[in-house]
Amino acid sequence: VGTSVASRVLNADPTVSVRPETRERILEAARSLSYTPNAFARGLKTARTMTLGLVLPNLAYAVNAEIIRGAVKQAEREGYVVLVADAEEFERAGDAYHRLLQERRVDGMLIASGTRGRAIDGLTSQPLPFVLVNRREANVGVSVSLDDAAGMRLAVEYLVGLGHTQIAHLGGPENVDTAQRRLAGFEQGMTAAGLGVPRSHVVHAPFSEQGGYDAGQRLLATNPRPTAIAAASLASAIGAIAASRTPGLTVPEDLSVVGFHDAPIAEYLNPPLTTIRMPLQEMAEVAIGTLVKLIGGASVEDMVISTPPELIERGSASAPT
Amino acid sequence: VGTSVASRVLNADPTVSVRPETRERILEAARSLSYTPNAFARGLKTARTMTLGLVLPNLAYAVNAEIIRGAVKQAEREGYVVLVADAEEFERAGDAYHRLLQERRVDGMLIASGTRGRAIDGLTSQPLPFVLVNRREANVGVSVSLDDAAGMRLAVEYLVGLGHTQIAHLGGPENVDTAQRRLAGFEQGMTAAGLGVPRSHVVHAPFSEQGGYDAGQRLLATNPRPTAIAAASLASAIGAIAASRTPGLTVPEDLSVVGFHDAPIAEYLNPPLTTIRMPLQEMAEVAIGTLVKLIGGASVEDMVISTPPELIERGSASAPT
DNA sequence: CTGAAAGCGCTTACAG
DNA sequence: CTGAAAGCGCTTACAG
Repeated sequence: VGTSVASRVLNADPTVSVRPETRERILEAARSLSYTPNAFARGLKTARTMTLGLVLPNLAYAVNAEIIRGAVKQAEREGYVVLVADAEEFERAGDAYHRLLQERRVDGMLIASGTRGRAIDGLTSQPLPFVLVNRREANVGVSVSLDDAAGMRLAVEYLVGLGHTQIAHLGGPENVDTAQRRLAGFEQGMTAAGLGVPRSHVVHAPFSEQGGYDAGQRLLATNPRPTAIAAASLASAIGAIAASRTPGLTVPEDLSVVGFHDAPIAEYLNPPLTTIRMPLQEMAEVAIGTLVKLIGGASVEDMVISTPPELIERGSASAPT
Repeated sequence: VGTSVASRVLNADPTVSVRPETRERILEAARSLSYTPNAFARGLKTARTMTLGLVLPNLAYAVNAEIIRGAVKQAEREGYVVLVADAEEFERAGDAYHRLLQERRVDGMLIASGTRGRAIDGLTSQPLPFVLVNRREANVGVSVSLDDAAGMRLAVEYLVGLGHTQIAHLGGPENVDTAQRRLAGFEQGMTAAGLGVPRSHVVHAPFSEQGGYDAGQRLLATNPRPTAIAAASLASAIGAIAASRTPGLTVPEDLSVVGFHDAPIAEYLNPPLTTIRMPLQEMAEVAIGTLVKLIGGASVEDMVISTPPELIERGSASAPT
């Protein structure tokens, strides 16, 4: 029972020709010893690690938890295992960065963090396949993202349909591309409705409760005060609602708020949060699929997940009174 | 410039003796070529992959996001990289399971999911070091966990201090060990205060908003109705508060609620949620440290993080009226 | 149809 | 002080 035939049989090499008898003996032996090939030895020989790297910004954002979940699931289906790195660490000293890229621990990378940092620089200067998830920018590799603009347009259309005309945008960080697209969607929606937007009704804030709270306060201090807010995240929508309580406003009677992205908690808030559900998990899965194709040598293109966003109507928006 | 001396110099082998001159030449060459050793080749030779596996249950729980965060951070400090697996997948077909364990992709495992499943079975039948995080059970390996009982006692003491006597426990799933310890802490606190607990005032529910909502409804239908609820999670506390709105109860006037674990969102809820902050990140870091020691051959013991839990007083609990 | 041999990129006794 | 050699566990032309 030569080791070479064994290897070929176990890997189902199509070019091998063995007697059914020999094959059976090999399979049986492998089974009884519960043989599993050593991944490192195999990786060394084949130069395929069957490992994917996933660089994530702050895991505290629910969005990222969804991405990691979808990525791990899909990677598994494709036969890959996933290594995670925290973007903060990754950017900083770059020790994990070295590990993943230079040490050849991965066949490719999925980047969910910003495109401006060292991660991308290192990547582009190297022949390692990578794809950006939930991130899109010209000339920095393949990206798989959501139709953020469509999602935000949906929010605006809904608010307009309710009768609002003073609609503000609680946007994300100015330099984050998803935030930019949501803002664009907001402007598209307002323009399509023939509505103007005073500059003071568009604010930028981190995707966090605190960020939403601070920005919400600014928005509510404007004159005229908006009767509705289309927020660029779930967390900032929650923060804005909290901000509205200080001046004694009630949601949705005095102020309608629509969030962006959905999570179980939205339904249990007071009031329950009306929000835009985006196909996040699908995005992560497609991103992994795209990365695997890229590794396989296929040429792939930027991709925007076309599954339409959905407005989940709950209690935080109503007709203006 | 022999490859062997080079290897020894670059790895700072203490037994090597080279002329400073040679050493300098090697270092310089490595630098200019930006040489990084291939992890797989090294792993194959040394039988150390410098990779740790992390098996997580549902990432949707914020608790797990904190664990993964702390784990990745600490692993990095110790020179390790981390591979994540979804517990659901892991338990089911066990394909990822094979990958991680049998293929020798990892030097050790951190298990944050239940101890009853296949994961543990496979682990104990194998010589691979592993430690359980936020999980504790007799005779299933080393575990690093929090003092859940102390945390829950703190919640009870606070409620008792406020003047409550009808305090209910919105517990976690009956078969989850963290939930069991929180329940024990609840009982200890009540006993210490000389308070009795009707059976109907202790309910079990999933650690989710929905679970808390359902269980909250049951609790509020009891007679006498509790004036306070000590919940075993943040999500279920939020669900319980939502449930209290249906019968028209107001928190905290009609019902005080204390959650377990803290997250930024708690502060922005209506009312802001009073909760017990537990040292989650520290737990994850210590768990990684423990695992690394175990891999190093040290004998380690179960560990309960002793950093005291903290009660974060916000607006969801007050004196009974 | 089957096996001996080379080699993936390292580390580490061992010999000069 | 330095280098040649073996070997980690695989896969894969190549020769019988």
